[in-house]
Amino acid sequence: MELDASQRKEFIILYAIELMNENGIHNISTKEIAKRLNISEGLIFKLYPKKSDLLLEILERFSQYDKDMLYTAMDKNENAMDAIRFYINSYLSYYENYPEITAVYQSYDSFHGDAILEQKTRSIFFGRISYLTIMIQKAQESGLVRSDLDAENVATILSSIIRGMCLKRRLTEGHFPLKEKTIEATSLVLAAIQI
Amino acid sequence: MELDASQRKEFIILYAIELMNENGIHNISTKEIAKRLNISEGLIFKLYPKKSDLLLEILERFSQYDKDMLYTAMDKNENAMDAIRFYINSYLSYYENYPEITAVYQSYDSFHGDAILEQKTRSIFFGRISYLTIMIQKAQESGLVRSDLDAENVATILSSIIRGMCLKRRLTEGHFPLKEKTIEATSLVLAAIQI
Amino acid sequence: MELDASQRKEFIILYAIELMNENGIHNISTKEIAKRLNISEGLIFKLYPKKSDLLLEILERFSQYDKDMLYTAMDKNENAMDAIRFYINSYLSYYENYPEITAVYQSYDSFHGDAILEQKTRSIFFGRISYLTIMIQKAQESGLVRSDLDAENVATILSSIIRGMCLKRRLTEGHFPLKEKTIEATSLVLAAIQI
Amino acid sequence: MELDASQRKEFIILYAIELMNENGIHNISTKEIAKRLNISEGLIFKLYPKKSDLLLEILERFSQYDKDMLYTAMDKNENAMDAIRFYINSYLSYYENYPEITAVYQSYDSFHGDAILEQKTRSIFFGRISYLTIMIQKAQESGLVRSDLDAENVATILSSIIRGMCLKRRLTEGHFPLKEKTIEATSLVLAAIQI
DNA sequence: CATGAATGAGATTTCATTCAT
DNA sequence: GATGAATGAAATCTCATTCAT
Repeated sequence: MELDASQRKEFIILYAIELMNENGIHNISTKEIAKRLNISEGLIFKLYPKKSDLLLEILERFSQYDKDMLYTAMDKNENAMDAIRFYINSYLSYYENYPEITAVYQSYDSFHGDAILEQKTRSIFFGRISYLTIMIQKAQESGLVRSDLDAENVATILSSIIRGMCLKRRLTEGHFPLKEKTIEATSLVLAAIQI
Repeated sequence: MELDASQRKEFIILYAIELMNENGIHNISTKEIAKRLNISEGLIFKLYPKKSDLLLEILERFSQYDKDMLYTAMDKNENAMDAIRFYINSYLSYYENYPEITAVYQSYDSFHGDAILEQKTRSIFFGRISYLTIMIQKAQESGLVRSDLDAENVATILSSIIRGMCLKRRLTEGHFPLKEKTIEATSLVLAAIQI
Repeated sequence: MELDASQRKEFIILYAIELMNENGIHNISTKEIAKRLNISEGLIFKLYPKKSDLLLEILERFSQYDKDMLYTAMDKNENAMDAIRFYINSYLSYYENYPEITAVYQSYDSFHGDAILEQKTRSIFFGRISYLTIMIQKAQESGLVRSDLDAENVATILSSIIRGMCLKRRLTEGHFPLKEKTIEATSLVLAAIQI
Repeated sequence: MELDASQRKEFIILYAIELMNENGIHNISTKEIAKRLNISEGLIFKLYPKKSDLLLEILERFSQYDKDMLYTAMDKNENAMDAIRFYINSYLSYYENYPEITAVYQSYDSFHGDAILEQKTRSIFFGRISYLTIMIQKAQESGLVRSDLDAENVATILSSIIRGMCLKRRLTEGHFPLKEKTIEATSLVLAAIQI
């Protein structure tokens, strides 16, 4: 491997996600990753002493924009509805450019059984929902959105739509205009909640 | 096990789903199932020669209402919107009474890699969407729903919401009023598409 | 393998002890045992799910006479000194006929680290000492042995001599008259404690 | 590590013994030693090209007093019995102050398999016995000890008692007055052999 | 001198699967 | 129909060791 040190761990994760995307999550064997990267299995375990450490980093990478997104949108003092649209748009662009990562999105349940991974999974899931919830509440306070609605439930709707559309894309093996259709769908919902 | 032969296969599936629910899909090992049912691994392989046969039957069971639902609703010549509500309601009752089955719902991606299982997964996913699509189209034809909307996309929205809410229930370990919140969510969408 | 069921586990233990004797305790690999018995590693793990289960059974086998000995000698209402001589004699005959087993005797420290094995080790060690202690106390009560001596310490002396002689035999690779020399040694001590 | 070069090898041995004491001999992995000393594994292999070189030095350290002891006692032209008592006393003081070292004493058998280590083990074991043997023979010649006794066997008794008591101390996790009880035990034997 | 990257061999363990009885 | 014996392949992980820098 002719990579510099800082890139090795990164590459392992990248290829692990690639494998996860191609063959399903239970097929990310260390042997396969090693073969693909043309390194030894030993090296993988040097860098990630437990396989679950590697899986954790996959989750980390899957959620790497989550915090940034939060701060970015919180800083801008823009219209809350626009912030929501920006958020949705932003993730969809990411997923369209890096569709493999959506494999992680569909595998939440597979991390079941390992306490740490499960916790991480939960924190990603609820983190995203709570971010959206806050935005929607802001919009409600600004009088842009109906105040009779349960903000968290609306957030869950939006989040579910994105995840569902990603699954559809996966099951059509890419023959699905993810961003277009998801924006269409979320726009419908956003229109419905506006006053 | 003091069961008659015809019930055994059934029970195997039931316990397999139970395990899948408890420990994640990658933990339904034949050994574990056998231990839980107090039968030999050999017997499992008598009844399901390949493990994928067993997984296929799990998928079968997960989708057992799908066809019935289709015929039921097609027979009744009722209002298309009511049919959709009936459909959603019906699944939610099922999932509330048998939450373990929703583990399957979250594991679509895990069947990736095996051609037959993958195909079954797809047919369930798209079968459900296409049923809903048809209902929505009917509603459009009846003038109940806005005809400018892409019926399939609306169907995907509804389907995604149900799946997303099921995931939320799972991640909250049951502390989530699945049916109530999902009806609330889908009602919002249904209201939005009505004329 | 053409053994009947009840013998298989037995044989695994036998060969494991053989290997332990030949190559040291850290060389009892499941692979080696399997090779020697001409069975698959899988089968070993069917019978002993954890390697430590196998090691535990080795310890069990090492101490299999301990309880019998206790009951045997307690039943006979003979002279306590004779009981002690019988005990020592008995073990030495066993070790002379099955010298491989003494490998276990020298490996107490190697079971350090695994809580269960460590506990078993302790219970064997102290069990033997406490049996001897009781005999010596009896002898003291009968006026056969000096009552100013710490019975447990005398027991430890006897036990240590046996273990030490077994080590000597091992290090001379068998060129050492174990029984003869040990009886000589313990007799010296027994003579010294008698009134 | 802020040590000068000449101390490094020393420290590696010290920590290796510490590990051996804590986790059993099979747990002195180079990785563990490196971690504990906060140095790289590479450095360990610079100083000890083979792991067995390191183990050999552990044995060396374990027996570092052996030769000194021999010369010291040979020089003094004192009473042979006193020399023996001095010898025993001296080792016990050492072991009481550095109980970790006794881990080595219990691991003789673990060096089995490697020719060089095995040889070293033997030479320590028999070296100690032969030193004691010589002392006892001297005592016999001086008419202090019964001449009908096999001097080497008496030496083996004394040696075994020391080793056995050290084991007892280890298995009681230190709650055992090693020196006191061992002196008590060896005194009994020494009294028994005296005329 | 010292590190950290890298490895290959081997250990333990899991798993789906076969087969004789 | 049911079991339990048995397996071989693969997965995770450990370990001593080498080597370029």
